[in-house]
Amino acid sequence: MSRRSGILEFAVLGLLRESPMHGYELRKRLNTSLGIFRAFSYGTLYPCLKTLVASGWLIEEPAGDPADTAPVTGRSTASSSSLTGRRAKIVYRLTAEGKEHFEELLSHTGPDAWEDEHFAARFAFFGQTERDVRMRVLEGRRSRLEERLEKMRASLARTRERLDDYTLELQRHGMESVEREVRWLNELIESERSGRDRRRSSPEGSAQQDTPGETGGLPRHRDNTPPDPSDDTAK
Amino acid sequence: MSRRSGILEFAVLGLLRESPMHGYELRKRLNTSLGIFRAFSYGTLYPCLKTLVASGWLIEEPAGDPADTAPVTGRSTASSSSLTGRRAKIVYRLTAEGKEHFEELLSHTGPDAWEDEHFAARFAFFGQTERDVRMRVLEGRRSRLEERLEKMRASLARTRERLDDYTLELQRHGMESVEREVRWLNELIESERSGRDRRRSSPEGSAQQDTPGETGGLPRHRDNTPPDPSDDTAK
DNA sequence: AATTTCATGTAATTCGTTACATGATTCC
DNA sequence: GGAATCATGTAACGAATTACATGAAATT
Repeated sequence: MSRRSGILEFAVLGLLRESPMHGYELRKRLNTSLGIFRAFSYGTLYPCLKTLVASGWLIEEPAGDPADTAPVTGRSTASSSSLTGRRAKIVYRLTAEGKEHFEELLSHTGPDAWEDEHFAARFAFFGQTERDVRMRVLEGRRSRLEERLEKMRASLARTRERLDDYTLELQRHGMESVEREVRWLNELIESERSGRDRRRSSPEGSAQQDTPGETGGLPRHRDNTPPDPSDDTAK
Repeated sequence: MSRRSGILEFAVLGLLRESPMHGYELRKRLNTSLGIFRAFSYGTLYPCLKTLVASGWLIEEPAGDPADTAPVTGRSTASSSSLTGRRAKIVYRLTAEGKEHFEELLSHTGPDAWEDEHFAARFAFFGQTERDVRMRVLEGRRSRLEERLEKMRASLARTRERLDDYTLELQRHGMESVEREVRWLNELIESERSGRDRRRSSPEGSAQQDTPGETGGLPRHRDNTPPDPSDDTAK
């Protein structure tokens, strides 16, 4: 019964904290906006939503009314009054308990939080995370990666002679990737240390752009934006 | 029943092709030597081995100390001298059919072969792969990644304004990782195209061509698979 | 003698997908 | 009016893990 996915649950709560949504949209956000998350299927998402409702963290609201979303062009559907109403587009909204629970998840840094996908999920909601927690997560992740590097180096030293060039190259590239992420984390940690606190954005996201003063905030990287209004998600 | 993991099966076959092993050691090789593979647990590995045996691709041989061929039920005397009784350490050996099957898997480039873990597994056995297949895999992987990049760019362009700095940074780092892998693939492809494989950080210059007749650029492929043991004790 | 490491397995559980159903709305 | 997309769900299956159980060999 309990489809407690951990990361899915966390991500859903986090997204709904920003604004209520229905399942279909939620899934798109999971796939595209958060970029990192692998595509969860409906078979995963909907049951998960149900358990979250059962836990009291979400409530379902019927929302057939297109008042909230853009009523694009004329030619409207005939009758607005719906006795046999439109099929309920269920919008999920975070309850107070849900909010509290999410808050708790945010501040809880278990040893799971350093793993690949877990870490990405945590990071994606850093905007709503306290600074000291952010620090713990970043440093935890870093030492997790350093452990991994240690093992890779040891293994490489042990087996170097017996492996063919391709296997060696694969390991080399893998190690370089990890090293690269460590450097990235170093930058982030440094940036957290020297920068001033980054706000916990309210659910109504006030996208206040930080001053490019360079004494705080995230490290600035080059920005490549091709104007490309392409169609969206994978299938 | 059919614990057909795909990548686990492939990796097991590939490792056993190099030399027979028992499960415990196999698992270690899976985790450390191949570096990339995530750690499969015994609960996954042993059942998998059984299905491979049932398929006729592997045979189990009792092994232990050289002289001893005692069956599993043996476990007698265990007395003084060098006559033994190790608990049946089951060594798995590739059958001729298994070899054939692995060969087939190697040359079969389905659209699965471009995915992350699948690709890593394929690459790990490039030493035993024909050059044109290597090319297909590398190029397939590259275009897979380029697709992914396209989507990320598009998604980023669409949502840039609404995302906070951390989410943006996460996406940026993710994209850079993908771009980096594309560059890596470009190098590899170039290297394949121009014949000999020469990459940095490989202490062995090691240009030795031991594949007769074809595909000039094969890195050293050591084939220490013993000749077919003509035994019909296979299950 | 006791502990660790090697070695093999099984049962229950977790996490997630595919394929299947259904229906409403919008685009052409 | 037909296709595509939006929208919600369920049942069956798949892949892999964890926890459990066992036992032999090497190390201390």
